Amino acid sequence: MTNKEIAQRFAELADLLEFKDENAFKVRSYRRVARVLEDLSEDVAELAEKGTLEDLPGVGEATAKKIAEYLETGRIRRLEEAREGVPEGIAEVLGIQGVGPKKAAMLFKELGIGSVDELEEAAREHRLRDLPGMGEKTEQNILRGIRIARSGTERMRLDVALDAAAMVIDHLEGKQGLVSRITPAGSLRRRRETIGDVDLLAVGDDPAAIIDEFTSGPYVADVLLAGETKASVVVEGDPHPQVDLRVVDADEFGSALQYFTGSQAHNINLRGLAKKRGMKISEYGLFEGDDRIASAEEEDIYRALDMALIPPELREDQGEIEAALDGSLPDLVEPDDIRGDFHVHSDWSDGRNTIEEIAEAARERGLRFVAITDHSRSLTVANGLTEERVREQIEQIERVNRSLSDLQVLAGSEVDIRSDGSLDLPDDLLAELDVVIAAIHTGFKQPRRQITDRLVAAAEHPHVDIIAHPSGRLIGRRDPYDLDVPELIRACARTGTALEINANPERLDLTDGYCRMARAQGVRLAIGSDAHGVEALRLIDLGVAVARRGWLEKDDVLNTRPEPQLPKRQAGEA
DNA sequence: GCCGTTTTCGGCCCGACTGTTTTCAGTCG
Repeated sequence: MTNKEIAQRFAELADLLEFKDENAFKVRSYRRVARVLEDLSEDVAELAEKGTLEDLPGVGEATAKKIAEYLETGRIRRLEEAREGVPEGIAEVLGIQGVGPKKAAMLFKELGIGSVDELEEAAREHRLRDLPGMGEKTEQNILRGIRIARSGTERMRLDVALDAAAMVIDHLEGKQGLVSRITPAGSLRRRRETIGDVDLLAVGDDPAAIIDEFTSGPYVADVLLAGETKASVVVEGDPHPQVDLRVVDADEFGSALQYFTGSQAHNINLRGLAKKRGMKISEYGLFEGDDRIASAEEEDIYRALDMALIPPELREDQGEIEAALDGSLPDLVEPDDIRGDFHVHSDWSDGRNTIEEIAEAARERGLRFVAITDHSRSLTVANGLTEERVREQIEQIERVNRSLSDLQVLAGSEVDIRSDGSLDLPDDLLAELDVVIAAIHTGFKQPRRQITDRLVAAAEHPHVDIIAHPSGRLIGRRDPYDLDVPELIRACARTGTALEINANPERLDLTDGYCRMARAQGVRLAIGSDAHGVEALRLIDLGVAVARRGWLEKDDVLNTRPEPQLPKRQAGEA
């Protein structure tokens, strides 16, 4: 958790200095450090110990010193100085749409406003409109910003965003000749684990007609704005996804897509690179002087900068531009590479389908193997299997396999790791199974040392092939366990245990950053749909998206083999 | 505060929109 703690300190420092109108580039520099630390998949304390902090992008001598200071003393003096004379609620105020550092500073100086409550009161009493540069509209906008902030504009899950996008795209593509191209952009295209709003980009001869059709579709719950080339609607659903559509000219599609895909940090880096070469990038193209030298296709932009097209999932300013420049971008795993699913529940525990139905659905999806991994006995709420029932299930799976030629059903278990670190089924039975995935379902609140030991013990167990949903988080509902993930990754590297990428959109666990860390240590990843019904088998693509965001190649992902080649079992057989 | 195949000093992405202005500052993505 230290990485995040320090990231928060630097983000706060950036806010404070911005509020105090210090050098904007210094502010940006702190903000970059915060983001780098936030996304960092290595333990910052370890880097400090090794003396390699300054190897991190955006971290120089001054920042490294501040990080070391925090690690030693739990404080950063510069931050404490910056807090002086600033009201505590200022971060909240800065979070209101339409209020930036300049306005916040003036509001505090002129009216003593240091919290959102005070801001709201002042706006209601029309005390803002008399300030320089502010008027009635500004007052209304600020009140609206406060309403939006209070309504908790929660981000939506990836699957919800994908469904909303598909619905709109289907509708517009269904109208003959209306759109010649339409595609998701933004964080959805980058496949972030949660999405703020869905961005779509379209090309067509009649932009007004596209906007018109878009804003009058059957899915529309509310139209937020509708201009000539841009519109925003709220779509039916829970939560209500917001969908933004922009229509651009065909010859600017590539540069527009590049721009609207982001991330902002990626674009800043890329534009800086172009600038150094005497070029300029905007959403209208890549320019050299007044000459537009690339714009129609995204690939043209990257090629003109001497690099390969960077896959959207990598565009987070995590070294992808540097990798593209020296030709070392990973050859990312793709959905079509997937040959098997390591994590499926049947009606023997809490799943909805029979083993036969799962086998049939997996075959239809073109898989070569599917693992039935029902819960074990102590998970009674999920009708966990006793030893006896596991043995019966193994026999049943053998019978099913005899009737199949092009698909292998694996007898498995999602065995519970008990609170003392022991497993919920006896070793001799685990040895009989084709695949054992181990997971924690109780004792989430245990202290860091205990929960880490539990998972490390499972990784060290000779019959455990995969650790399932390693962090235990449920997006938007439950924080991850207080687990030392790097230590678990080291244990997996040592023992040849794979880590799961659980593709359930509420989990997406292991997370992308840790996938990258696991890969660096030679740990293999196993994607599991965790399907409790055959319709959920398709969600494995979300696991592939996480893998791609984690820079994983085909070889890093066990699902890409036509046979389930589990490292531990391979070592045992050799 | 960071950073360097034009720089160890002098830069640091780019454009649109809004609301307030009468030429532009602030905010946003």
